[in-house]
Amino acid sequence: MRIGDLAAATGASARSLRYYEEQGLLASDRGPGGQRSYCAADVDRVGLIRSLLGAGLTTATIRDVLPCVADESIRTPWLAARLGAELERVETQIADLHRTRDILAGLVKRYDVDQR
Amino acid sequence: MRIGDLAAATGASARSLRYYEEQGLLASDRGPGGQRSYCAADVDRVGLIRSLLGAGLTTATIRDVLPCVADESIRTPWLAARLGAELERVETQIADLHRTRDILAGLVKRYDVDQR
DNA sequence: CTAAAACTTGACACAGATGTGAGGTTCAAG
DNA sequence: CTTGAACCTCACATCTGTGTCAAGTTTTAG
Repeated sequence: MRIGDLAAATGASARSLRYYEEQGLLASDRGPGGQRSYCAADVDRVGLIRSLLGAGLTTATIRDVLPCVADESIRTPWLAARLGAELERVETQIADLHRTRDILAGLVKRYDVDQR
Repeated sequence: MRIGDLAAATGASARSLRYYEEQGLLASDRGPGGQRSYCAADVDRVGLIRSLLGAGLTTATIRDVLPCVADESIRTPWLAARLGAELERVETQIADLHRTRDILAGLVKRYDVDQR
């Protein structure tokens, strides 16, 4: 699987995939000509990376957190704390978003009512 | 209420408050010496601005959406569509975050179990 | 073998909210 | 009146993921 295939399979641009590699989030084998080669599992990995990025984790954080998916032995107390902290951050963010959603929904609803 | 007071009351930096004003999100009276003066209601307004920013709305969008809180007559079909679009975006974001949260929570939980 | 498509590295650009510093003015307290 | 804190404007810096362009190499199809 070459970079273009992985890009097509995941929705990430080739540029982003190279960036993930540069940041240590994604590994690739190199063919004889130096071109990147990926395995099928990397599709899921990229999906996970994008999920976490979308949740506001930074590449540095993801780099710290991702290995424990692949290699269970890497999990240390430090990593557990890190995961916990990120989880808490995401939950706070969800709560904030719910509040914002209610604000927006209230506005939309009020508008609809006025239209009748 | 001067800018420092509003900053303290809202958690936003004075820099941010000036930026909000520059972007047309926040108004201020100016004293004789040119210094900004805010009313109590601005505390809530800044809170709302920060909520919306936190939800990923851009200042330009907030500028379009905010007036309908203050002035109900400004609500137009265009604005309704805008609000609806943002609402949808936020709901999608919430769904994505839930997925991510579950991923993180799963990792944390697995770690906890292993520790016992 | 050849041309086109896909890939490589490297560098620069952007967006958006905020930080930061300079240099100057105003306010509040002694 | 003086001094220090708070404020003013203006401008440049920062961070992070991604877009994009350039110049060159590899792969693939005909």
